[in-house]
Amino acid sequence: MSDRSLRAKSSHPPATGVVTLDQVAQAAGVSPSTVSRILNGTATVSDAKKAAVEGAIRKLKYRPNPVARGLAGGRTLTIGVLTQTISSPFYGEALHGIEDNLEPAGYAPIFVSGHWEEARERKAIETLLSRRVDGLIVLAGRLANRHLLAYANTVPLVVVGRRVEGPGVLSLEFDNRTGALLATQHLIECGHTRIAFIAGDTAHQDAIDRETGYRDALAAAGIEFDPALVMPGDFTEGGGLLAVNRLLESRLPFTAIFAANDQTAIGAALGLYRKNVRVPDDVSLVGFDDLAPAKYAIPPLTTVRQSVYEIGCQAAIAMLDVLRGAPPSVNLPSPQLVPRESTRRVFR
Amino acid sequence: MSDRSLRAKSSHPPATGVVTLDQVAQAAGVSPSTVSRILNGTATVSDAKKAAVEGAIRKLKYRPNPVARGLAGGRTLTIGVLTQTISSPFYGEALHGIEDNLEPAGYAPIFVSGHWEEARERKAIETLLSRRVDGLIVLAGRLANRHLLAYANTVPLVVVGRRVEGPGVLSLEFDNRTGALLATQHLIECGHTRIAFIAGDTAHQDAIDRETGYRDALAAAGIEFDPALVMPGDFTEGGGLLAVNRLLESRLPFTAIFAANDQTAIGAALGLYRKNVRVPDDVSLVGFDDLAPAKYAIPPLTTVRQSVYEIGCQAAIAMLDVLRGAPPSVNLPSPQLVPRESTRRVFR
DNA sequence: ATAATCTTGAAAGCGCTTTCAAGCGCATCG
DNA sequence: CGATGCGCTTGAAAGCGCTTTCAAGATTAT
Repeated sequence: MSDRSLRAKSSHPPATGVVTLDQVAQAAGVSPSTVSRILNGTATVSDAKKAAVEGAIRKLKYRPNPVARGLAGGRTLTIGVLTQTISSPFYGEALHGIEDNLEPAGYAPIFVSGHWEEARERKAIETLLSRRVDGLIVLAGRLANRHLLAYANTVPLVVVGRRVEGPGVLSLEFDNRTGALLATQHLIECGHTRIAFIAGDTAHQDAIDRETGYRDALAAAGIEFDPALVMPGDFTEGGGLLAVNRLLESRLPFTAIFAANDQTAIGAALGLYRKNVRVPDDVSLVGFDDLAPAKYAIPPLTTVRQSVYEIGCQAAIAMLDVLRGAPPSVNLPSPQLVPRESTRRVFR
Repeated sequence: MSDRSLRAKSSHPPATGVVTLDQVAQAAGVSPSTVSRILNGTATVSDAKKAAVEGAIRKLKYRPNPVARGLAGGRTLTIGVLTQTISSPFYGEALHGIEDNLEPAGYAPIFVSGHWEEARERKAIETLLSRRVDGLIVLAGRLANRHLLAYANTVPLVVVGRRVEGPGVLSLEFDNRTGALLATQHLIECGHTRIAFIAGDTAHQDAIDRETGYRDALAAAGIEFDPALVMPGDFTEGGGLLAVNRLLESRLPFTAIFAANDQTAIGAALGLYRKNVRVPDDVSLVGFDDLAPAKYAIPPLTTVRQSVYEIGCQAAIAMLDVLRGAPPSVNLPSPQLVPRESTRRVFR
């Protein structure tokens, strides 16, 4: 780190891009304004100058400085993304989708985590806003809708995984009910009638919707809903493990389990394994989300896929549309059953 | 999105912070320079003015605009992080650690993915640099050292998971050899002598070091190294699955497998399960990394833990040290064996 | 009283966008 | 046919919010 100091000196060559818009203008024999106009397509410029400028840009390898742009124009080419737990596989996929779509458009995402705490989410958004992000993508969270709406007044907002309605907000929801319906139907088609459900954290609408799908499927098949077969869970493996233990201890008969998400299902699988209950021989098991580990679970987990990656893509695309002033086109994939080896037809 | 347009108008109230440094200065009855000095601790200021300014800041809820700071001072309070696959659980943890430590210091990370392609890594770093990040954290990758060193000339650089030596670079390495040694020793202590190894992608130094640890442990125990027991892999579940199939087909006797990482081990576990080979009854299995899924694998996977989260923390802390001009203190946790249920003593 | 040291404000940018108005070519009109 | 006007391209200049010289005034030391 020794020679770092000498960098601060020598006012001219900026640390990085070195080349500035002014230099491009000079090289092309036009005014800075013209270069800016070409860069932004803000006004028509004669073909001759346009060519000259573009040539100069290429020759000098000029790259506009987003920081300066941000200050001057108010646009930073930065999208703030509020995620809850950056390391969770679930959010990871969404972030991946967001990044993949923002990057080619010249936007960079900046991520902050809210950790499912309203206060931290608020603070995180403030940080993002103070950095003058051009748009905000919020992945779920606990922040009250009215706050979200207030932010939407300041900056385009795309909310993922929650329903928020209002001017300036676009929300992309997962179709949790349908997904859960699919999962439960699959079990029913396999001949199961005693189907347990391990719920998610009921503080999340997702959890509630998934339970609704489960109940709707039962109802549609004329299977009586047994509240004793519904175990609380919290969307984690530990929760799944616990729930399955309780289920087993209850001695209630059941031949299948639908878990509110893959993590829960994986925890449940471990619980069953510990008690020597075989999947799928003794009990069929279905998860939800189709996260990476599901595919290599033992046995590979039947689950419902609603590509989180894809949703991330859609969120980014919608954001770009909005920023471009175009009507956002949202095209959510519908949930699909992914049959694997954790479910099978009943024989009894 | 209808009423978005009206925002662009009304030049005065900036979209966000609203309050500017000038306003604070005015409210406190001092010059902007003074406020700036207090904010940055750039010079001594009389207590009276300091108090006045701090009061004004609180009253007005002033939050400095990082964009403007970036332009004027060259500091953006932003750290660029080059990761390879943002959605991978491995990197996810590191990012989490980075974020957790940067945030309280007022820095925000901005992430880009290199996808293990030199060209994309280069482009990603250029993007980061053009955004005038104050520092760069690079997580592994394929970018040649000399390029990395060149970047280190421009901006403080912390490299994680690779050895890069030179001025302005700090590299944090995993102790892969020791970790692998631990894993293999554990197997040997359990009485195994026919221990297969499923390698990682040998384009990564990590993979090579882990194999070295494996061989060193065998040698130390006086067990002859059998190259036929080493199967190529690629750090993915699919690779582990394939490798185990080949191993089984080879009909070579073995009673344990050490996989180059958890993902490989989990793939291997599935392969064994498919062939009705029981873990740990027939074959003991050890992974490496102790990623979240290892704990809930069936059976829970014995593995080597070298907290990636912790490494992320260390990288961020080191970066902050460097930025602060302090000598970076790196304090890497040493790898530890995490015994779980996928290994057991041999009985034969 | 004079020099040396501090505190403080004025002013000049950082690199870019965006009015504002000038300059130009052309069509229209008396 | 020359004057009037319109629309278009273009450059000058004023910031965006902040940092940082520079130098002047206020203090303290000698």
